[in-house]
Amino acid sequence: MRPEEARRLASDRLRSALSSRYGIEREVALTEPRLESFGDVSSRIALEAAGPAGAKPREIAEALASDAALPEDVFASISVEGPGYINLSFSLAHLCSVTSALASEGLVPMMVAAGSGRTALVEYVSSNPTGPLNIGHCRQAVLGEAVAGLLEATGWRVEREYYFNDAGRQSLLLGESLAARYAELHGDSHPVPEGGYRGEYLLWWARDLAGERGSALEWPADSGLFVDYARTRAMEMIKGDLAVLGVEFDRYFSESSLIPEAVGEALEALGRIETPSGPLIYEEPEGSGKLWARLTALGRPEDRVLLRENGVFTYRMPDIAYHLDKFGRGYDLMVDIFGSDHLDTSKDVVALLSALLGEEEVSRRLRVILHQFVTLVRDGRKVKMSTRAANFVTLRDLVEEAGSPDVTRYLFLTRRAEAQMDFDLELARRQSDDNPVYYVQYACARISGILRNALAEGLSPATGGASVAPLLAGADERSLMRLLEAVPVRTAAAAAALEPHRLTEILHDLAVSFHGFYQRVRVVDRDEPEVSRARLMLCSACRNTMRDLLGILGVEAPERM
RNA sequence: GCGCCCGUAGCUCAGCUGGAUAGAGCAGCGGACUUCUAAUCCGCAGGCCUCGCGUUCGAAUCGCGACGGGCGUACCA
Repeated sequence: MRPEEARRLASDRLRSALSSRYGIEREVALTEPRLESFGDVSSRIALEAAGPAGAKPREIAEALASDAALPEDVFASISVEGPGYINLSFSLAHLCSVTSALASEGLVPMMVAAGSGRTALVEYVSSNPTGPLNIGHCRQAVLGEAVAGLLEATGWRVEREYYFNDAGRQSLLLGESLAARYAELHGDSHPVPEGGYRGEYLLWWARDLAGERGSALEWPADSGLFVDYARTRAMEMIKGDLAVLGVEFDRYFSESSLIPEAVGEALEALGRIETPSGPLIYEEPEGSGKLWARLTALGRPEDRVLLRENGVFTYRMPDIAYHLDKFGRGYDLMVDIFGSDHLDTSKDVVALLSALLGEEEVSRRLRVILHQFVTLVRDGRKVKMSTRAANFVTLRDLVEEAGSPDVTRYLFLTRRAEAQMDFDLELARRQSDDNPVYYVQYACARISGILRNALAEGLSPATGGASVAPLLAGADERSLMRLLEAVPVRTAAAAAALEPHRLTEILHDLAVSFHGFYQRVRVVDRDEPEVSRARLMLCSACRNTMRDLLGILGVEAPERM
C-alpha cells in the first residue's frame, strides 16, 4: 500500500468512528509527529472535537482508537498519548513493503499522482535581454527548475517558458549603448546614453560588430541594426549563462511576437468591460490617445497607463496579452515566478485578467510565486548591485565561485522563496567540505560504494517486499524505513504548496538517518547473506529516494566522491 | 505616507492551515578511524521565537499596534 493510501485509510476509519460515536462529520487530519516516540503518524482530532462532542479529549481519543479497526498488516499499534493525541505506528511489513518498492522502482511510482497528466506551464527567469544574468536571476532559475521538477514528479506534464521584453525602451537603450561603444572604437565620441548600459560585454559586441560590418554604421540611422544585434547577442549570452547552471527552457517567448495583433485584441477585450465607476479603459486627457486602466475599480491602489500618447504600450499591456495567450493555450496550471520587485505589476495583471476571465478561473489556474531578493555578501559586507552600471556578480561568476551548479542550486533551495537571503561568497567558495549538498551527496556515494562492494561479493539487494521484514527489525533500520515511508507524502505536500525548499529538509533528514545507520550497522556480513541482502535493499531504497529527490532539484547524485 | 515580504541560538536559516520537551547547518568545546568512503559519527554548550496588547483550554504560529530590515509605490522592465 502506498504511503498516501495508508494515511487515507486511517483518516477515513477515524472519521467514520467519530461520526458514528459522536455524530460529528469532520475530516481527520494526520500529521507527521515531531518525535519518533510519538509514533509514525498522529492525529489531534480528539482535541479538536472535544468542544463539539462535549467530552474530554482523552475519552474521545480512547473511543476512536478502539473503534478504528485498522488492518494489522499495515498498522501495528494505535495509542492515546498526552492530552489526547492518537498516535499510530506502521507495521514493519508496511514499512518494508514501501522500502522494497522504493528500492525497485524509485520515488515517483510511490506517490499518488496529483497531476495525473494535467498540463502545467512554469514561467521563470524572464530576464530582459540587456546583459548577463545576475545572482537574483540565479535564485529564480533554480527555483523555477525545482518547481517544474516537483510538478513533473507528481504527475503533471510541464513546460518551461521564458518570456522576454524586446519591444520596449530598454531594448532601444541597449542598442544605443552598443552604438556608443562602437563609435568609441572608431575614435568618435558618442557618450553612453543617460541610464544606458555600461557593461564591458558591450565593448566585445562592438568589436565583433565592427569586424562583421566595418566602421560605417551610425546612430540613429542604423538604430534598428544596433538594437537587433544587441538583442541577439544578449539572448545568446543569457542562454549561455543558463547552460552554466544546466537550465534549459522549452520555449522562449518574445514580447514582440504579441505586437500588434495579440496586444491589440487584449486591449479591445478590456475596452468592452464596464466597471461600476465607468469603462475599464478610458482616455485621459481627452483626445490624447493615452489609455488608462481603471484599476482602482478592481481594488488596486492606482489606475495605470496602458498605452502612451506616443502610441507605445507600457509594459503591463503586453504582459496581459502574454497571459491571455497562456490561458488560451489551455494549461490546467500556470506558475509565474517573479522577483519581489514585480509585485505591483503582477497584481495589476492578475486583476485585469480576472476582469477578463473571471476571478475564479484565474485563481484556480494561475499561481504566482514572488521570491525575495538575494543580498550578496563579500568580505563580510553587503554588495550593492546594478545591472546598468554592471557592477554586479553574474550567475556565471557565482556558479564558478561556488564550484559547481549543484552547490549553487542546493544552497538557494535551502531557503523558502519569500525569505530574503544572504549569499556569502567566501562561504560558498570555502564550503567545499562542510556544505550541506556534499553531506547529502556523500550519503549517496557511500551507498553506491556499499552496493558496488556487495555486488563484487555476489550479493544483491533483496526483492522480497514485506517478507524480508523480520530481517530489518533493528531500531536503526526501522528509523530509516520510517523516514523513507514518509518521503512520498512529504514530497507531495511540497509539490502542492509549490515549496521545493522542503525537499532539502527531507534530503537532510535522510542523510542524517543513513549516516547514523551506517555508523552502527554493518551492511554486508558474509556470515549472514540474507540479512545482508535485506540491508542492501534498504540502502538501495535510500539511495534511489535521495537520487530522485536530488533529481527534482536538478542536483547530481554521484556514484563516487 | 501607502502596499507586500521578513524579524526564531553568536551567524545563516527551517518550523507558521494554533496543540505533546522550539529544530538544523556553520562557528565554539570534548570524544570516535587495524571494520562496506572520517566529505562521517557520538556528546556538550548555546533561545523572554523583536516588543506590547488581544483571541483561545492552548500562540513562534492567528488578529491589532509599535519597532527594525527588504522590495515596490514609473507613461523603466
